[in-house]
Amino acid sequence: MIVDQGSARTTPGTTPGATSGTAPGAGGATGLRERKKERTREALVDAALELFWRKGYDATTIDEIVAAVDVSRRTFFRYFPGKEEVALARSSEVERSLVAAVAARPADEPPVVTLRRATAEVMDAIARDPKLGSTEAWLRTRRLIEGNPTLMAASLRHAMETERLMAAEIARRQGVDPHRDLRPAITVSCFNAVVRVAMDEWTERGAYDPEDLAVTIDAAWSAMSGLVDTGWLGAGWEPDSGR
Amino acid sequence: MIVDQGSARTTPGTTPGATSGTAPGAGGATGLRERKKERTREALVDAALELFWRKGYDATTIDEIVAAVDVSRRTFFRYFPGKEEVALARSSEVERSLVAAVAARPADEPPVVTLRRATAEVMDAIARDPKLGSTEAWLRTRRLIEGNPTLMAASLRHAMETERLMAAEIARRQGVDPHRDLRPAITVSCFNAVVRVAMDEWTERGAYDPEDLAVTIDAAWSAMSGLVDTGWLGAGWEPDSGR
DNA sequence: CAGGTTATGGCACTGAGTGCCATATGGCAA
DNA sequence: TTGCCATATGGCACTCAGTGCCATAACCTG
Repeated sequence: MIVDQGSARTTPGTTPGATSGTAPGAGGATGLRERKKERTREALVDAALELFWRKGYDATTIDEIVAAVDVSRRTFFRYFPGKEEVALARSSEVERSLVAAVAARPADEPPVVTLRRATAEVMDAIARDPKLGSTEAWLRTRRLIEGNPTLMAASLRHAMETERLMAAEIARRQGVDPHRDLRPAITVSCFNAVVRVAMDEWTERGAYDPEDLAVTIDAAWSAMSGLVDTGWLGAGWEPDSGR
Repeated sequence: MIVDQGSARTTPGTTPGATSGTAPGAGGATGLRERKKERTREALVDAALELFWRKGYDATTIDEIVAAVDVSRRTFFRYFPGKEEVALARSSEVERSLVAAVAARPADEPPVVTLRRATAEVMDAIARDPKLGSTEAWLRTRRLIEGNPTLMAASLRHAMETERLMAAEIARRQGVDPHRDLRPAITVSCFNAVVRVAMDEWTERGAYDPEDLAVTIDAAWSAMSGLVDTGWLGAGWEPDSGR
């Protein structure tokens, strides 16, 4: 077992050892053993992403990934249930942050305000917190995911899972039974649908400016509200009235 | 090569030969060779679904599927790109119908009306047209998909693809550039998000009545509009005011 | 019935993912 | 420090999905 004990052999940038970011986050893990595991995990993700970006997802084998980190093939599968998960690791972390951000907002806040603020907070965190990776890394990962059907599918499933959690949280705050009242699920699903549309367009456009993304999302959301206001009818559909 | 030349060995119901349904649809395929291929394909789907329902998706191997139809393993992969696709074959057909239904609606109809009507039409077709399978088969397939992460992921990706097509169609009718104007994508995504929420609840509830599904979808959509009307704020969130 | 086209079958191979057991390593108590 | 237990790792061997390649069978055309 080598796993790069602090030397600079894994990936340029993002030294695995420096887990001491700003937010205490969820990790904590003060055990000695725990930290080692955390480092291995990070090294695997770094190596995998590096290879995916360079050679493409399909062309990269797990053997190559574990070779880069000097870990056995078997060990890889003890850290990740599959090849997809290592590619989506960063994404998953963002999603966890999102759920946490929603839960952390004041409980008396209206649902949609909560969703918008939480989303903005997390996007901000991505741009600042080096632990989540820069906005550039985020964009590259998005492209990687969107360019591969398998990853795209897995990503959508994760998003669905996240939506469930967020809906549950919204339901809890509103004092509503999520199985009998569909409003939390509807609100969250629609909100995320809009965010996804905005993000797709943003990714495609490639203007990787976090500020621009926030603007795009807000614009998309306004467009959506506007559409509903007109009863989703013909009115308001003149070619250049929106966006 | 056996593939059940018209005898009753594949699956009770849905006689493969009778392609003469109501709608001329897309198939047509009058060649002799073509019909044979169509039959093999259908036989594969039938056998696969039968096995999936009985033993579960993961526990079913492709070898078992091809053995049931008496076709070589290699041939299977000439009909379907993978194991997932055969499980989602019926679903895909429904999605194609949906896109077709949207395109077939009068062009001067407001977008959301088009979406609602098209959806209702297709759900109706599922309930009536034996070629698409009964509502019961549809429900069983939904359960199969939702019960398996891999299938769920693939299903969501397909849904996304369908959304793209529908958005493109809506944009075309509205005389709008879908790359510059996000409204078509937003409308379609939100609509489908609501439908998905309603359908999830319907599937979970297990009251497999197509009428009930239509009602659930309408209710969900109304709830959504209602939420927007209140500005998605606290008002209108009293526990029992909706659904 | 001859000729080309196309579908099929039969390998052999790669790569993902898993179960099992032996072994190494970190943590902990005496 | 030493010894012990828990756990992390490595190393098979195996199943199964998916693909490339080529020979052969089925079809269809003239």
